[in-house]
Amino acid sequence: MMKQDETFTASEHPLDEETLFIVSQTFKALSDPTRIRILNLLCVAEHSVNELAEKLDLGQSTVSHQLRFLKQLRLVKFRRAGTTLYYSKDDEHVINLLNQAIEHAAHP
Amino acid sequence: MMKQDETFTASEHPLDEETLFIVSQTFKALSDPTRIRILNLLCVAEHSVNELAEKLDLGQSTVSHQLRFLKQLRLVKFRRAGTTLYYSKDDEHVINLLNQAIEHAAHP
DNA sequence: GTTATATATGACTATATGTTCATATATCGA
DNA sequence: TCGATATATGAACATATAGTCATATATAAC
Repeated sequence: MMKQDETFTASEHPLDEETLFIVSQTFKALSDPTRIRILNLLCVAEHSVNELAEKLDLGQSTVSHQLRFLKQLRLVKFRRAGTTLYYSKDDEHVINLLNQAIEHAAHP
Repeated sequence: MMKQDETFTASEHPLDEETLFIVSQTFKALSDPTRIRILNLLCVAEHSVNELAEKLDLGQSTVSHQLRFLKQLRLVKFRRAGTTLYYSKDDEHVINLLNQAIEHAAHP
């Protein structure tokens, strides 16, 4: 099954505004050290806000703000258990981009 | 040939400062619409500064500043031909990350 | 040398961003 | 209802960032 224009690279077509926005937003999410560290932990297992704050030595408010950022982009989701919210990854593709970059940076 | 810890994901190890810095810088480079559009053109063929400025409807200074940014991260290189500088991509891996994100955003 | 063209650079400005502090909200148990 | 705990939120601040303008540099042709 081959779509007609599959032989073209994406770059031969000008990027439409919406694609450009989505792509830049995605990379922006991955451009901050704090968010990278959060996603890196959520990559392995779900964590509560406090667990993330403790493991990463960050303020509770800092973690919460960044989680809201990541949640808006649907990169993370959460489930509630009493007063505790357990966050986990919600976008395999973006996590994949992150891990590729980490692998490449760590083993150049 | 299998390294001893290849069964672990990168995330089970805390990210060292240097890796974190490199990864965040890499994604920061890809987080700006103007830089994305520049890289997207250089992905296909080399372009002079003015060619980029005209094709993307940007100021010459804007393009030059962003190219300096990308050059510092070794994402682009250039060759001189008289007074004209032809820029081209210089990091297949990062271009690859960009194209993956574009593909995913354009064909969700 | 002078002029023209291509690009780079520095200062400036407006905006975006990340963190902190204080406070609000929500859930649970007594 | 009243704490106690977990998380969210808004304001404020300091810093980072992208673009613009003016100007500097560099190469080439004459």
